[in-house]
Amino acid sequence: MSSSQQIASFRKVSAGILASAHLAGLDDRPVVAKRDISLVLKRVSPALGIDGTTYHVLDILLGLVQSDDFQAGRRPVVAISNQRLADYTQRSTRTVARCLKKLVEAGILAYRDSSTGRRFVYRGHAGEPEQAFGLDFTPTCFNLEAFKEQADAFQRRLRQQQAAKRAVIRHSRAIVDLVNAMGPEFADFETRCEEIRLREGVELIDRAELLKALYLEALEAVHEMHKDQNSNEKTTCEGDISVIPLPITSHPDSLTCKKERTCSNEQENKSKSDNGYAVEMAFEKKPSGGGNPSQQANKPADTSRSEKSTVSATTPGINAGKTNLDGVSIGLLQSACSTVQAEIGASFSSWPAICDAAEDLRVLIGLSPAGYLSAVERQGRYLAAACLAVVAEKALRDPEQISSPGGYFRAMIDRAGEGKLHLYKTLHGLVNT
DNA sequence: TAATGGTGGAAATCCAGTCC
DNA sequence: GGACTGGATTTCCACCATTA
Repeated sequence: MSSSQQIASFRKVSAGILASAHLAGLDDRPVVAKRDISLVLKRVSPALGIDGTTYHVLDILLGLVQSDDFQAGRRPVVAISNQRLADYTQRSTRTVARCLKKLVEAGILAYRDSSTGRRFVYRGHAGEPEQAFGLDFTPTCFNLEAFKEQADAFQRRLRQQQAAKRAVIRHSRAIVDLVNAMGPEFADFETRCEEIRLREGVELIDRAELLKALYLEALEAVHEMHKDQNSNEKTTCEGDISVIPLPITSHPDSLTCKKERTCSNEQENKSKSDNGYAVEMAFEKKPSGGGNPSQQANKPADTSRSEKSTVSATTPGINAGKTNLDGVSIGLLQSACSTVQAEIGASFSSWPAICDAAEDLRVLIGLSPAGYLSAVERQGRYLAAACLAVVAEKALRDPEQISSPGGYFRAMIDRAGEGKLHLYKTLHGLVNT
C-alpha cells in the first residue's frame, strides 16, 4: 500500500492540514493500539479545543476505524461520507466538513483524498486495505505521546485552577471573619479583598496568592494591635491578667480581640476566662468548670480523660461518661479525612498531629482565630480539631454542600455543647462515601 | 444590548466517471 | 465528445443561542 499522502486540489490547505499530511506520509508509523488511541484522544480533546459536534464526529470515526488497521504495514483509514456523518450527528454536511477540518488541524486526522474526493477502502482477501481513501488516523499515532502530555498538563492546570478557586474562597472568608471580629478599623482589608477578587486580567492562581498575602497582612495588623494593647495594659493594669502565648496560632495574643467579636457563639463565653491560658488548658478543665483555669493547669494530658472532662464540664445535661468523642479513633479520623490530609500535606497520625494541623484547617475553612479559640475553650482542643477536620473534609469534597464552613463548625460545637454531636457517625459516613 | 460562536443554505468550483 | 452526475470543497450571508 502506498504511503504517499494525497490532498485533493479543491481543498484549501492550511499549515495544520499540511503538518498532518506530512505525518501521514511518513513510513515509520508507530504501532499503537486502537484502545490507547481512543483513551488518549478522549482525554486530550478538551485541551485541543475539541468539543460538541466535533467530539461527536471524532467518536463516530473512532468507532468505525478497525483495530487491525493500526498494525504495522496497514493504514488506519475511515471511509465515510460527510452526508453519513451528518445523518449520524444530526448536523448538516457543512458542519461535518468544518468538524473534520478541525480534527485534521489538531493533528488527529489527515485527509487522504482520492482523485474525486470520494472516500472508499478496497480490501484484499485477508481483509487488508489495498486502496484506502478517506480520513487517516496516522497523525494520532505519531502525536500520541504529545497528546498524553498535553492531557496531563491540562488536567494539572484544571486541578491548580480548582485549588486556586478554593484558596480564593478560603482566604476571602478568613478576611471577612477577621474584619467581623476586629471591627470597622479593619474594614479596609475587606475592601481590598473585594478589589482583588474583582480585579480584571489577573489569573485565578495569582488572585489566590494576593488574597493569601492580604490575609497574612491582616493577621500581622492584628498582631501589632495586640502588642500595643499589651504594652498599654502593662503600664496601666499590670498584674490584673496573666497573658500566655498560644501555641496553636502564629499570632499568640490575637485572642484578646475577643472583646470585639460579633459572633454569638463566641460572645457567650465572654464571662469566662478571657485569655490564652484558658485556651491552652481548656481540654484539661475539671467537670466543675467556671473556676480560675490557672488552678487546674497541671492535670496530665491524657487524651480521652481530658476530653471527657471537658465535655461533661460544659454539658451538664448529658450522662456521665458519655462524650462527643465516643467511638472516634485516630484511625477513623485518618480514614475519613483523606482529602483534607492531602490538601494540607499533613497526616492525622495522632491527636497532637491533628492539633498541630488545626491552624491550617482553620484557615482552610475560613474560620476566625477567635472562633476557633472559643470552640477550644468550650469543647477542648481535640474535639475542636476533630470538628475542624470534618468540616474541612466535607467542604473540600463538595464545596457547594456547605456554604459557610465556619458556621457549620460553630453549629457542630453548639451541638457538642448540647450533647447532640455524634461525630463518629459523621466520620463513618465520610469513610463510606 | 452588543459581541461572539456555531450552524445551515445557496451558489460556485473541481474532477473523474457515466451516459447518449 | 459533450453533457450530466456525484461527492467534496469553498465563500458569503443570515439566523439563533449564549455570554459579557
